[in-house]
Amino acid sequence: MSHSSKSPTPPTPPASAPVPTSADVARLAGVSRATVSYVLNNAEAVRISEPTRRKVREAAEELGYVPHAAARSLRAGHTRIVLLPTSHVPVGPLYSNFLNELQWALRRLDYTVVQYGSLGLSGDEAARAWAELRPVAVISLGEITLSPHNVATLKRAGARAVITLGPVGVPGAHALVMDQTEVGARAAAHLVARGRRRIGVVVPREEGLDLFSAPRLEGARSAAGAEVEALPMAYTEESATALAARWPSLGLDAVFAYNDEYAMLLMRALQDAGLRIPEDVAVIGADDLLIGRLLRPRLSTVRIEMPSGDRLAALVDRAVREPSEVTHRHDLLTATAVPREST
Amino acid sequence: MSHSSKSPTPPTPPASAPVPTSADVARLAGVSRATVSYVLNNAEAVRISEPTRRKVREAAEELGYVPHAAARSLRAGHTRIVLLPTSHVPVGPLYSNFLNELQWALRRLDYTVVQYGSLGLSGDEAARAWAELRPVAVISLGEITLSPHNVATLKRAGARAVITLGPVGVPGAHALVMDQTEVGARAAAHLVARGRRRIGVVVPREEGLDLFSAPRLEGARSAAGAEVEALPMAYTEESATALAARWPSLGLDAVFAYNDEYAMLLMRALQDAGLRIPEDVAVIGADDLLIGRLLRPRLSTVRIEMPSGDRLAALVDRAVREPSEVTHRHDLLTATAVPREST
DNA sequence: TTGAAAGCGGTACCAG
DNA sequence: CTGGTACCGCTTTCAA
Repeated sequence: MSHSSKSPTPPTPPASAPVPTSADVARLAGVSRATVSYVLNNAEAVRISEPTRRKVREAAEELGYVPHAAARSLRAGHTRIVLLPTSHVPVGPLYSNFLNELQWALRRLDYTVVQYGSLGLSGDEAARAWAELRPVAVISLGEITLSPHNVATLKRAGARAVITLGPVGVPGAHALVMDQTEVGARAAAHLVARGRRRIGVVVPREEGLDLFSAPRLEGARSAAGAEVEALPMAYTEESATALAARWPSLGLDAVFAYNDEYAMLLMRALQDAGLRIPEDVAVIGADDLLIGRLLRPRLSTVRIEMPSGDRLAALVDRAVREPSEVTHRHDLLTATAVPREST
Repeated sequence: MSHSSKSPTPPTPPASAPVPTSADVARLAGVSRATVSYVLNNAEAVRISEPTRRKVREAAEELGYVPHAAARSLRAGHTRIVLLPTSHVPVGPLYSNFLNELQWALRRLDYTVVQYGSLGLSGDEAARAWAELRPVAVISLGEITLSPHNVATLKRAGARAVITLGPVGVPGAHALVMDQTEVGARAAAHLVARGRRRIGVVVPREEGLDLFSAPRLEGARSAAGAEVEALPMAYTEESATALAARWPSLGLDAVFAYNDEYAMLLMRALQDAGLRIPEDVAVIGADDLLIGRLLRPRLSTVRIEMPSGDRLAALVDRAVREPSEVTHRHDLLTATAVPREST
């Protein structure tokens, strides 16, 4: 390879075969690039003879031609990318179902859903990184807190809709309010209805859950008729055991445990510490996971109705087509207490 | 707006402001586009005066300029996209942790991780869709089964590495063997060592889990010294109850329940049906989830050591840089039985 | 030290 | 019905 004197293929002689382009297809089919484009995109505005179509199709097939998305969208001046920043928190089956529905629905509307791992990026870094892809819409799930400036960056980069799911609206963005406050409020109200007056609220120590846990705590606080105490706890046996050990000193008669998984963990620790559920302590979780029904006593919980993915997808689509016509705040979350045996 | 006679800006008069380009930055800074590129990319090969750099930086800042990734990679002839097709199955915290580690590690190596939702796409459709993005590497987690032809499509589109995680290698791809067989084998071996001879293996009815569950079943079958029977079961209380109801007729003295969650579900149903664990039935799960330790009796399990995300990321990087130098099969998974009270 | 210009792969005008 | 061609935004020689 070192001294091939006059190779006719200067680029990448030893390396992999070059990626076939539409020009290659055109050459092989004996037509122009324009014709290739027309045929492969089923252009309505122009009539191509059937034999030509076949030739082009066959040439494309033979070469294994796949169009270059970047080139296409560069030319088009816009993409159909919907950017979905991924959170690093395994946030439960409820949420991931919702995400999957959403993806599915968006694909049906012919959007390309790109989940962009935004782990450990600041809002500024994230917004820039996302903007480079020129997404037509961004659906930020709350992992990253977007400043108004960040929203502006995205809009300037061509995003027709910036949608934030979460407790708080960001100026300039469409806010899909999924008010986690409601969850805490329902839980506390239920406990109060059961005659409890001093309620502990488990707040996960794990990072990234704040955006869920803080509003849930707030919501509980807002419920009239009870004192509320925040109880930081990690999702480990040790942490739960430690919390259970100092339980008597806390003087609480009920606990809202962030979600069913934390509830299960704490309930077990409380039971092992000799407390009776619900006589000594009423326990309620959230998210209505299957495990809650398997516990003894069966776990009371707060069921959350997530918005359907289709609905959100439709909203995104509308926002993209007519940015002005879609209102800026939507309330999409309903929460209801599900009493079982643990309260 | 309706009759401005000779507006100097014909394109998109009423619509959103045009996305600022490097040409806009150049104009504002009073330099050429080339200079802008040099400055913003910190080009080493060329020396730009400090005043010019400042002017360019300020202009970019003022306009909120963000480079266009598509244009950049079109010019460059390659991307730094690592495509990570997402599964629609919430496959557990173990797996999602691994994914997050991987993303993080890849970002550190300056790759752009794009999770591409491939829900309900066939192998062919998926391969084409992915190829359009011209990813430099594809890490297929097994949701989609890639044919050799699909791998070829991706390679032809410029993918320097196609990596499959999963039980089976695909010709042409780098196979990262995460042999789930081992999991089943360990579970069965443990049960046999406990003196059990007729083992049921729960096989989830849920779609998309086959690629995990089938090898786990196979592995159990391969363990000498016991009969194995497959037990289809959905992740619902009804399904578990139904299975528990016909348990006596099955004549089994042990069960390997796919993973800890299915184990918990089934164990509860068996207990409710009056069977004693482990006296009547030994139960073992897999994945060593926290919930297993919270159950009574405590759940025996098979702990799986996932490969570290950094390790896989490094491997991807190496494969990208020197496609030939990386061997095609890697074994990355180790499984060990963790005996607790349920066996 | 900076600028002019070519070209990456596709699309869509306009001419033939 | 089909071909020529300009252009999307950016990088990178090559000259000035």
